[in-house]
Amino acid sequence: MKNTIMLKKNYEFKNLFSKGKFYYGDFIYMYISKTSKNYNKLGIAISKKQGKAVKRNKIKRLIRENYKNFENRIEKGTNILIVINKEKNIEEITFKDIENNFSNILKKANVLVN
RNA sequence: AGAGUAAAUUGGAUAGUCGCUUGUAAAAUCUGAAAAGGUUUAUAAGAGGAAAGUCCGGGCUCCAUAGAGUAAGGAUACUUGAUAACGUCAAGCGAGGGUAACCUUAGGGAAAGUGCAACAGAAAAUAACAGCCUAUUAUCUUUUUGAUUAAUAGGCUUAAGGUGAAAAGGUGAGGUAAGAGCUCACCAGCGAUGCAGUGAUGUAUCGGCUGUGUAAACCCUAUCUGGAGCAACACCUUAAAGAGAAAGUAAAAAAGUUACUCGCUAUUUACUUUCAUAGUUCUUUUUGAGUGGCUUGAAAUAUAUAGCAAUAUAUAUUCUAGAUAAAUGACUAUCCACGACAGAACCCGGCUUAUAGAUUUACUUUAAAA
RNA sequence: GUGCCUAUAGCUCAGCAGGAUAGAGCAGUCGCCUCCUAAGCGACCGAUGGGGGUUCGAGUCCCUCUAGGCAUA
Repeated sequence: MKNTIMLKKNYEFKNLFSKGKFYYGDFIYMYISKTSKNYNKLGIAISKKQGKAVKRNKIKRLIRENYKNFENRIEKGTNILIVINKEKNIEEITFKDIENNFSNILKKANVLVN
């Protein structure tokens, strides 16, 4: 298992927001785009208004943990940007909610490999 | 047992599987000339009492200054002490609150000066208006005494003016033509002297008899104060863009200056424009990438000594996060009080704000019993 | 992360060396005008971000919290 590669630069985020395809679940929104590169990238965005630092950190951890489980099954060269639904209360989100959302969205997007 | 006050400690635990960050080690392996780096394995460590707010103080770095000071601006303000420093802390003083344990307190100066005090009220501070008393004159009544009103002269000022947050020390008694600290008693305030205390201050005696409030209004006095901040700053690399200089190649013509104008000749210098404004070297600026800064420190723990305490000194032991879209999570099982507020970002000392509960120590008060 | 600024009716703004019962425009409600609506005229409604302090008195002065916004590689 390699480490997860994160999206870092501001322009990468902007590219995904403008050019990526948009999918939505109950708790998570996703922007997905494909590149010709050998590896996948992950980005997470939570606004400051949704909670203080502890809560936001916890959501990031949950998402990263989920991503690890799915990473092998995702096609190479996809960039994923995850945004949290602003209307939901952060404290109510659990690990399993995110897991369900993840699998549903990835199936819709046809990114999974058998 | 109830109610309460102060101080301190703690801030879920255990086991298993998978996973994250950093350090160390070297068995293996890959890249490389090497240095070094990557992968894997083993092992050690891995968020807080507030990490938060950014309200103060310092270290550190750069800029400015030969060095020091003054002014302006800003901050602080009872006393003594602690500290690297502070607007912090400790012990006290004064004032206020509480039955009490105890708590709160930006608390210098208003007789250095200026300003302000709306509305109401005669007046918001030398005073005036209004008023009280005495004498004389005039008028009325009357035998006179006397009474009333008006004018003039003199005495008086909180007694009457009931408005205001505040009315010129307060309450009571005496005193007077009328009044007034004019006098007396008690209370409050001011000053001087003695005593106690390092001091703030307390207390006793005496004195004169007070001169409103506001300085978190300007101001005065005393003390402190250069500015910016780790996205500071340093190093390195080369990718992009810009500027300048030098040397060299090539070409062209014009203008200006040497008092002024015109013409000619010669010399020198500088500037501008154009042509292919192309390439080379050097310097420099901005942007981008990377590394350092980065954790051994006014450090922590224990003991002893000094001190009421804050704190200081000595000895011994320990090394205890260092990330960079940012490391502590997920699942399973057991237990209980069923887990509050909340996530390091250069580092320390405080303050302020948020916080489920649990534990310990000292003390006050109420009720009952002995 | 660091350094700063702002907060007044539903919206946009006034207001200050402390004296207020806090004002203006648009919006809203009611009435008049009109056959009806708009426009016009008249009246009404409605606010100092929260909590302390100084002061006789605070929108204004001081402290603290909250919520917005700006600059900076």
